[in-house]
Amino acid sequence: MEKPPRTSLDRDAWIQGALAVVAEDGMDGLRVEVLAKKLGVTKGSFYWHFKDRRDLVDGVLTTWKEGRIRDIRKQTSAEPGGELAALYHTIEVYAAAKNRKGIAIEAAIRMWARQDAATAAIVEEVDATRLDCTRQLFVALGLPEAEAKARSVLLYAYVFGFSMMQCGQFPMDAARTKRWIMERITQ
Amino acid sequence: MEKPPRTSLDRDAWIQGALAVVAEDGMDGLRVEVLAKKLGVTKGSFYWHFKDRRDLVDGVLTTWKEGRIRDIRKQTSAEPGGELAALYHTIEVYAAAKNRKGIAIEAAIRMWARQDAATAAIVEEVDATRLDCTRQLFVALGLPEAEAKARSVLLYAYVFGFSMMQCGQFPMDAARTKRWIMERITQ
DNA sequence: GTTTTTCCATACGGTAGGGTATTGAAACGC
DNA sequence: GCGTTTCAATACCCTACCGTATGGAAAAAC
Repeated sequence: MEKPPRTSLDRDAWIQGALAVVAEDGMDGLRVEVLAKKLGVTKGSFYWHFKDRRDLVDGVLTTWKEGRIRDIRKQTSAEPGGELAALYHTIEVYAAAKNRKGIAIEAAIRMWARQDAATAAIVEEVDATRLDCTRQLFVALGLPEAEAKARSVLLYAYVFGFSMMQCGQFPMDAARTKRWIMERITQ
Repeated sequence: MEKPPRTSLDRDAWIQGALAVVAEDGMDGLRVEVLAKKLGVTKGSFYWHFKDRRDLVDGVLTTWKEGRIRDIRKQTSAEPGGELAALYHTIEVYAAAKNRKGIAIEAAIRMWARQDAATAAIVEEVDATRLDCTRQLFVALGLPEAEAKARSVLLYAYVFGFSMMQCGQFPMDAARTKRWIMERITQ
């Protein structure tokens, strides 16, 4: 009777396009007609797959949440003995300058979360998951619970804050500075 | 002939109102007619004081930049021997949860800077000033230049990242965690 | 007291965009 | 082949704004 795969695939295409728009223009820049033009269709298509604009926003948020939780679990997975390497790996991946689109989406969603309670809840869930993943690594390294949590908070805040900073005018040896900071956080 | 104080005062009233709107709804939520209603006038007044909406945005950005630079210089000022206390003070002031409006404005302007080159330059200038202020404190504490810079980057990234995080779902002793992190950054 | 300046209100045109209703055209079922 | 389902195009209404043009009142200038 129904064909969920087909419908859901098209819906996902809209969401993927929406994520690209959000990365560039923020959640407020996500406009139905503009996105439709970008995808080469008209909004007649949009309102077939989505109830309204809010429905698209919700889809974007859910997709983002699931992807972020999957990703942090993958990046922080470590075999016994590889916990420190996993921490280094995580910091490098998340603070990487090449992850521009991902960072832009993060910032846009967090900005949007200030106005929208449902979004704030999603962001909280993602943050809690991330904090817990690195906490587990620190615990596996033998640190006491409180210190593991503190280091986890520092790690996450640093990665995040660094991605938001514009330190192009601040002269420094970026690679060396990053290494010093990573050691300060993990050891 | 001219009365700069009067005109300039009214212009500033618009800008102050605009800052409040930006804190709540972001730069995209800053609408001329909406702000006018909020201030109890019509846009006839607005277009007397401003050329167009962009003129208001520029005013907001300039006001913000000057205020932020003044503030970081004030917060990081220290008499000889008081450098460590000044660092602690700065972290506490900037990572304070009570500074909600200031943090919201920061986030909104940084978000906007992703789309606007002029804004990006302003943000860079503010960031560079902040990084340099804390760097000077670390240098005054006797740290070598490279480490002073690295600590400064870590401090700023942490303060910033922490303000963007939603760690309500992550159970921890917040006060103790903060203290641990402050020590980790400064000592 | 009249003129000029200052500041704001009102009215208007123009564009962008959300949402709906209707039509149309493939694909699919039988 | 023929109806049905699926998906998209078109046309339309409505609201929110931006920016301008013009008028008007109050204050300042003289």
